[in-house]
Amino acid sequence: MNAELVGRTVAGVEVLQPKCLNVPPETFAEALTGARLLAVTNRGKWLLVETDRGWLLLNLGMGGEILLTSRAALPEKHRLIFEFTDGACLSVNFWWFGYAHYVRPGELADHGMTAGLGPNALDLSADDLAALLRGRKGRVKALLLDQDVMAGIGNSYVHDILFRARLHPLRPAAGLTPAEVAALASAIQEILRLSIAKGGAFYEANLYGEKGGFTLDDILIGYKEGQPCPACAAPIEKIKTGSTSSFICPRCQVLG
DNA sequence: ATAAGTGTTGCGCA
DNA sequence: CTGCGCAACACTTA
Repeated sequence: MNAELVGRTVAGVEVLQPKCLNVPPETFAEALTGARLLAVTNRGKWLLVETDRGWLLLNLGMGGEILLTSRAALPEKHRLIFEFTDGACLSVNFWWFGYAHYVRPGELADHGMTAGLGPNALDLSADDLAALLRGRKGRVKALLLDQDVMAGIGNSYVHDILFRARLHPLRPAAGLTPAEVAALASAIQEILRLSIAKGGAFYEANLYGEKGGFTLDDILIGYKEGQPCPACAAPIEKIKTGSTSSFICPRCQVLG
């Protein structure tokens, strides 16, 4: 997005799904029409697009696509479209829940959904993670998924992260040994960076519509109920952990 | 054909 | 702090 979008100027905005906005659609469109894109960064799952007219904050929620195409090649389904002055179009679509928020210049700290986000999980060293978990109540999976603790880990990756670290998702975080915290820090890096290196998950696409190369073959135990654990061959189990499911190896990841 | 189940997130509530 | 329900759907299975 930095390579392609920075320097472009928005000529028009079409909002097909106002419910994903934080302001009325007219306000959103008026604020960003004429905006010149300055930089794109991310904080966890949020994309922060800085413009000279304020911020465009995108969160794809439970999946979605951001595509850069010509107007003629736009997909049928989309939530919003930005047309640039050079004729290129940026289509934003969500599969299920997502946000496109506008924040006025200088007011990013007032945006509740991003202001409280923790550091990017990918930036955490083992020492950082230890410091982050020190004194925390709650279970290790809940903390990994809590974007205010650390940002960027979702349910689809957390299964393999915990398996790699040989931790049961319901382990109290406060009880982890230094070695377990170090293993967890390594696992976060390993799993997330593998997917990034392969261009992301197979069910997602990049700016050009190219599918990611991180497939089920790359996943160790997630979504593989009944299949043998790659480490010990015990059948993988699917368990309920609060409102989400978890996949675990019952032999490698023991609760206590 | 139709219906039900499932899930990649985040918020608010009890 | 936890579980639960809910909210913009698409896809698979029954």
